[in-house]
Amino acid sequence: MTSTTQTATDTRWLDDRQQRLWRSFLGGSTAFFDQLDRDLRREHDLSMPEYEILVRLSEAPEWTLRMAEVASQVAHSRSRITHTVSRLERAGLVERESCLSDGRGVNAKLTDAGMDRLRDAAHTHVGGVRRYLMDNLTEEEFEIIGQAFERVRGDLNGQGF
Amino acid sequence: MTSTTQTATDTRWLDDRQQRLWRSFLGGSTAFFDQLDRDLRREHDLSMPEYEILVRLSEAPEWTLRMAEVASQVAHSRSRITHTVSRLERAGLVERESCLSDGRGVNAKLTDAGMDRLRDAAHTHVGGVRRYLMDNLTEEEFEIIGQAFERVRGDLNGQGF
DNA sequence: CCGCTATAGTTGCGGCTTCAACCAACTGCC
DNA sequence: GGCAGTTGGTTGAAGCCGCAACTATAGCGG
Repeated sequence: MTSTTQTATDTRWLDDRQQRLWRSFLGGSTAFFDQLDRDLRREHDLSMPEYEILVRLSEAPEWTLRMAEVASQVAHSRSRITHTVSRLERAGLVERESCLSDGRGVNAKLTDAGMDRLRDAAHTHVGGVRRYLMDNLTEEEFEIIGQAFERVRGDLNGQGF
Repeated sequence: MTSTTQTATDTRWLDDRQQRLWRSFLGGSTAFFDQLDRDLRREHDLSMPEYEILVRLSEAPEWTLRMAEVASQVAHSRSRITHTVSRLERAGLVERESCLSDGRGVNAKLTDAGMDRLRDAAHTHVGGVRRYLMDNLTEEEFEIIGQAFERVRGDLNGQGF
């Protein structure tokens, strides 16, 4: 036990192998997410964050969700959701309505136009996720990656926040 | 063979399990990268992209790299590198000098102040990568993730365009 | 019922990124 | 040697995001 003691300020640096792996993940995921976003913008005039919000709304009863609920589902700040929903509203894809049960609350509701746009964009998006990501992974790898980041997210939401 | 035929415009949707895994990865990596960025800004007044550039320069001979080389190493657009290096230059962490062997070229060079800042920030950054990511993963998982995204990146740089 | 604190959401500003347009220098080819 | 196309890099505008400050409502204890 004695030799493994570390003070809080010591840093466990990465060895060469870990460096390579970390940078591969960083570079690969960066390139991947950028590409998804570009495709969506070019073909459907939607950003990834905008698309994600439309997806969550489309799955909710009445196509409606509280702002805070949207925020927590897509893992974005409340402020960001406000900004993004405002843009979507300006584009006519989403509507805001005040929440009956809570005077502070605001509901975001998908419009028909929003649903139409989402249906189109989904082809591009899912196609990209498959081509760029899943088609380069085995089933097992994909499973491992999903499970791993589930833990990462749980950890950050738990003690992290 | 007959029943598996697909036209180019058909979309292979994700089943429920794939959806869950994909969203876990998306949400987890989003939360993770956001946290890394926040930590760096709060404690060292550096963004992740800025930090990444400092790292690459610090590893180059003469602490110097061509702009395009920086861009390709960190997987960012040239324009983005121009902007980010300009900010770093304004902060005195990097200097620009014109490239002797190619009249179009511009070298970015780390300054002593830049190296000092990088040394401080590295503790925060690596600590975050370990705590938020690696400590939640087994060795095998980390290896798999690194290798997988190496392929993803290669694929995007290759046939991508 | 009052006041205190916590929560929901918005706002404005400043910083970061993208895109398209642009200039300049290199390359190859006739 | 000069023109055509390519590559390296920058620029400015517009969009996107984070942060801190703010308003308003909810909930709770006295």
